[in-house]
Amino acid sequence: MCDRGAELVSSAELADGSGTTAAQVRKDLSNFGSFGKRGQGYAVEELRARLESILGLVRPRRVAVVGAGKIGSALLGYRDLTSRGFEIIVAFDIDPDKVGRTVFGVPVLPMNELEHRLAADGIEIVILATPPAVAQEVANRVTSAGVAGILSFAASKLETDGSLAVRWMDVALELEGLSFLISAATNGVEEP
Amino acid sequence: MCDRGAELVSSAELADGSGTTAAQVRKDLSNFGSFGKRGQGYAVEELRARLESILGLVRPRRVAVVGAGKIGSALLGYRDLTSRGFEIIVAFDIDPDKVGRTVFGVPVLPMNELEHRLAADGIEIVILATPPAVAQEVANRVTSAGVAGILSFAASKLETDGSLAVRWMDVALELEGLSFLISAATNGVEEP
DNA sequence: ATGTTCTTGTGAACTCTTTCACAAGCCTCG
DNA sequence: CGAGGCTTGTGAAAGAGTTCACAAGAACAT
Ligand SMILES: NC(=O)c1ccc[n+]([C@@H]2O[C@H](COP(=O)([O-])OP(=O)(O)OC[C@H]3O[C@@H](n4cnc5c(N)ncnc54)[C@H](O)[C@@H]3O)[C@@H](O)[C@H]2O)c1
Ligand SMILES: NC(=O)c1ccc[n+]([C@@H]2O[C@H](COP(=O)([O-])OP(=O)(O)OC[C@H]3O[C@@H](n4cnc5c(N)ncnc54)[C@H](O)[C@@H]3O)[C@@H](O)[C@H]2O)c1
Repeated sequence: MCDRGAELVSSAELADGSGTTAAQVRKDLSNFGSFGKRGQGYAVEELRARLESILGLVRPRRVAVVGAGKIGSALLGYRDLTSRGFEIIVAFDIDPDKVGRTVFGVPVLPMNELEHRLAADGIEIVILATPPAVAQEVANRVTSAGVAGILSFAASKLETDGSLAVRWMDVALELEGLSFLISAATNGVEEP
Repeated sequence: MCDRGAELVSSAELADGSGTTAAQVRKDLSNFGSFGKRGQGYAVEELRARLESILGLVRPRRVAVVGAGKIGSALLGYRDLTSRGFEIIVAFDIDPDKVGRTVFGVPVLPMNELEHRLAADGIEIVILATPPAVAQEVANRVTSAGVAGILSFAASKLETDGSLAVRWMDVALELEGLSFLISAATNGVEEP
């Protein structure tokens, strides 16, 4: 909307564009203050700035990827992250064939430099893209290196202290969700 | 648990392993019938079978990937999907350099064969991994081909009729969530 | 048999989220 | 300047989802 030069946007328009309702948009935003203009809507540029600050993206977040395999490499080439406020600074891998290369402009470093470089580069978020079997071990090292958040692609439970935020992305789980919806829409539940 | 040969599992154990509470597990399962054994727990093998049938995964679901780029190719090599009940049968791309090849054992076909092959191969779910700009167009074609669900990696709104289920996976959105949690844990919201 | 120990299944209570509905405020136009 | 048209912000109502707490049953030892 900023790019299109729109000045104002109503809660109804925002709701439309994001699959929710106008009341929901207003209620949600009101949790962070009241910065709309009655009779007008929200000033687009101000709203953008507010959301940026609510999300903690006033400065770009510094991100590292651990595991430069299939999914890890794909992420290293995911250009859109920059425009959403994230910079992938560095990647790590244990495979000697991968270490030392540069993938989509991002250097792949060996695991023995992990803690040192996470700290030196001021990494705030680690994207975990190793096999599930080693995810816990990597998470431990990342935690002790003082990183603030982990986004894990490994579908394994991670035991962490409360000192960092953890989220998962699980493709199979989403497919299961789709499968459930599809079943519900057609057969209903099929007896086992 | 089946592999480990466990016979029975309690709601408390299930809760433990999945980050929820025992009461929640029981309430959720009770929505689909009552198949636990009082005093004992749930029979592991029966529970597996029930969940499989609830999720509609008694038979593997047939999946196609559209867009064999960075993320699309990674998915074609995602072996764990098979064990979770999904078979990636085929991929499609518009780039002549990609069409005709086989990526991780999956053939990449040209877009002009899309509708025909989706139908011929009995594809139920399409994973959308094209640039966002063409996602809507592809979604339209996929819809009219009678596919039942779409999992989109493109962070663009898709307009679809109610005939299919749609889900999104948005890496940047998850990172934004992490960033918010991190901010909340440290500064609080920073003024814009 | 009976008592003990366990764990499910589930109403009822509680908490959290969403929707409703309208006063308050801003802008434009006559 | 006041009326009319919009849209926000927000209490209150309605609706969902979660947790509590306990009766009902199952196994097993005595
Ligand atoms: N491929 C996909 O599309 C996909 C999709 C979703 C999730 N996942 C998950 O993401 C993870 C990675 O999957 P992938 O398909 O990219 O696998 P992959 O084998 O291609 O990549 C894994 C990478 O991790 C590296 N690695 C192994 N042990 C390591 C260690 N101890 N420390 C650091 N690096 C180590 C390997 O050298 C390899 O480069 C898995 O947990 C997988 O389940 C994959
Ligand atoms: N790279 C990542 O890690 C990543 C992560 C999450 C989401 N995404 C999203 O996934 C999508 C793909 O990203 P990518 O990084 O793989 O890009 P990419 O450019 O590597 O791949 C896109 C592929 O789509 C093909 N394509 C283009 N137009 C097409 C059309 N009309 N029909 C069929 N195929 C077409 C291209 O030939 C290319 O192979 C984008 O929407 C991106 O935002 C990417």
